[in-house]
Amino acid sequence: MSTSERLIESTRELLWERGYVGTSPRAIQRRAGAGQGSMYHHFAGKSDLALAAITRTAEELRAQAEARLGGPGGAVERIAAYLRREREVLRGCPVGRLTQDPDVMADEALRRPLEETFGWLRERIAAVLAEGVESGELDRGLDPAATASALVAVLQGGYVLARAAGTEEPFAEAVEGALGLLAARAAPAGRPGPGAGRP
Amino acid sequence: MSTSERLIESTRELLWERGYVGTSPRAIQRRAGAGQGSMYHHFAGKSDLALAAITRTAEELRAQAEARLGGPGGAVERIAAYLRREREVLRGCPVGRLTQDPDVMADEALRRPLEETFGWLRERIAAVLAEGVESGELDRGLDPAATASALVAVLQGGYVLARAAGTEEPFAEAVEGALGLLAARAAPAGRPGPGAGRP
DNA sequence: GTCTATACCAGGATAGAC
DNA sequence: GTCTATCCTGGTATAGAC
Repeated sequence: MSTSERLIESTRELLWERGYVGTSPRAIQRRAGAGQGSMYHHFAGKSDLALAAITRTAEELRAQAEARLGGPGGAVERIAAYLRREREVLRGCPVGRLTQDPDVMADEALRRPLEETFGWLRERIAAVLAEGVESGELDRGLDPAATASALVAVLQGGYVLARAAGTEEPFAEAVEGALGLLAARAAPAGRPGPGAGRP
Repeated sequence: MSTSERLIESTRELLWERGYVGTSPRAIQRRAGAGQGSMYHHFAGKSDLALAAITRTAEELRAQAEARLGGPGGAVERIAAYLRREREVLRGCPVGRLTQDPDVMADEALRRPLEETFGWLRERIAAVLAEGVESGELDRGLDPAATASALVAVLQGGYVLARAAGTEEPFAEAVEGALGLLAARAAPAGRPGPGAGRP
């Protein structure tokens, strides 16, 4: 792996573990096994490096979400697959956690990837829900956009509760609670399948 | 206000704005209008002061929650009142945000108030929901504990989404999405009121 | 109780040699 | 490309005078 690569990967790890304010150029260099001059040769400084790291992490999150949400199965099934997907819960969300960082929020360039990631995710889940309503799998009264935001929030908040508790349990419980509420909005079985809505 | 008081209040503000790693004793002193020696006279150091600040903030959160959850009205009504209560959304949750702080998580004494706060809150909401089920206001199939965790997670995650977006809108949307799902679990109207369950 | 002095190390970055 | 030297500021704390 190139030095530049190692610097980016080290930064990704440190941002996840300690956030932006908690991560120093020194620590990045040590972890990457790179010298001072090396880092400043490849990157303009801490924030430049952070931008590269955050962008990559955001892309990864998006790809992982799309793998489940764009997979096979009904709407509820795909959403459940995404919510229940294996996660390192106690480490928190590598994208969401940056939201708490004052220096990230203050830098337009660093905040933008966060905005785009969650904007995309909320819309993507809303689309899956809308599809479920359309096909008759879900109740017509369900609001796709609002429900999608609630589901994404459950994940992000689940991390918070888990870290506060020191165990993964609250995360799993919150996810199951949300899926329980969602399942109750499934339209009565044996009813209109795709394209079979009543006239 | 005494110097000690001002130090605690300044620390509360800074922890909320910048987190623990982002808050220096210097900054606290400046904001409190206190000198170096003054701070170390009243408190053993940064973490000692933070403990006082966090404890107070946690107590406040709890009192504010209890004011709504222990108020008048049905279960869903009280929960809606709590979720919709006026908040400074873009500032985030002063307790939840500390969950992202590596130095807080690493210090047992600092993490405990977070654990207790969210543990209490989840239980308190679960109790309200259980009451709703008991009285027939809510569907018997609803899991109070899981649903409560989901609702608390929606709040915590709502802050994350709002900060990422740079507007309060996603928070409000997530809350309404969650309340929409919950409302659909209300047992059919005109049915058993308190103590009037079927035999 | 509060102030100033002092200490020491880390943060973040630049300069110039190799 | 990478290394070392250097810079200046701030973080966190102690010591001792007032």
